[in-house]
Amino acid sequence: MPAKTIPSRNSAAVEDYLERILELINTKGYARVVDIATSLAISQASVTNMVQRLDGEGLLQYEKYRGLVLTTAGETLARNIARRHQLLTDFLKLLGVDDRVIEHDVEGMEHHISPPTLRAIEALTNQLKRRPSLRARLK
Amino acid sequence: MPAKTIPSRNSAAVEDYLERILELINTKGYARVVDIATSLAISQASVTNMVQRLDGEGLLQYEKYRGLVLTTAGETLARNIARRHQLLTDFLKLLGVDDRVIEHDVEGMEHHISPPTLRAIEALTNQLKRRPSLRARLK
DNA sequence: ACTCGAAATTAGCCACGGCTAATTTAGTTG
DNA sequence: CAACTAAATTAGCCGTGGCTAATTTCGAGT
Ligand SMILES: [Mn+2]
Ligand SMILES: [Mn+2]
Ligand SMILES: [Mn+2]
Ligand SMILES: [Mn+2]
Repeated sequence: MPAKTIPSRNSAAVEDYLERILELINTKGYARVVDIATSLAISQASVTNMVQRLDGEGLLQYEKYRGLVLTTAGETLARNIARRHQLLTDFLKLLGVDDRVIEHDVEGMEHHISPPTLRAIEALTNQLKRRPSLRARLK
Repeated sequence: MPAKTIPSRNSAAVEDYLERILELINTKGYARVVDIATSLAISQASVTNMVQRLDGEGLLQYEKYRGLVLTTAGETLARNIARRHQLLTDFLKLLGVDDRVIEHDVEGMEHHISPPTLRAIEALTNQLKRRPSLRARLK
């Protein structure tokens, strides 16, 4: 039985990279450094650096000048953050918040939603979807 | 008319310091370096450093070895973050999230709530307070 | 096979916000 | 008023996650 790896919280930056990489793979079929950089509006150099770090952490496999694939661990984390992003977006949308504001706020909030909070907001969002009368009361 | 100062977003760290300083002043009447350090669970050295930075940014007035007071700008920011903290806490409480989880998540989320999102969650929270039937549906 | 431009990497820099260890200050106490 | 202690400060360090500039690699196209 190998020594247990330390839990070690993932940073917001790591989550943002993984989320975007998964999104690129899902839409374009692959995620190159230049695509990630453009999509996150940061420099290619910064992306190269982070991608090498994520490789070292076992969240993706990277071959220099070639390309990358998410590992199972990396994809799990990516799907997880994507889920939080989607839920918060749906929730704020139901509250009538402007799309630009939603995008901005969700990008920050998504990194601080633990599973119980996720479930609670999820339940509330589902109720809200079924109660247009209540939604109307919020404007 | 003087040149407009750059908006320059306040960091989560700055907001946490200001929030805690205001809280200490409200409860103890003053906020010493040692109190802030204990309360935020960081070293006194780190607090000294930040307090001097906040002084330089005009958010508080600090006299070495003496003490500090929030400026009007600093107190405004402190009240603002405190308000976001309180609202999120009330909101998640209504959803039945565990207190420990609330404390943890709110401490992170509060820094990413812009005014429109604040208002939307506020409206929703008020509706929730008046509709125990809906609240019951969430458990 | 060579050349050329885009993509990627490296090197070196920076601000932020933490830390420990060593030192200084101020207030209390004998 | 001297000594002691708690509080505060300074000095020096570190990891994270950005940046630019310079260099290297790759893949087309001729
Ligand atoms: Mn994000
Ligand atoms: Mn996101
Ligand atoms: Mn906080
Ligand atoms: Mn707070």
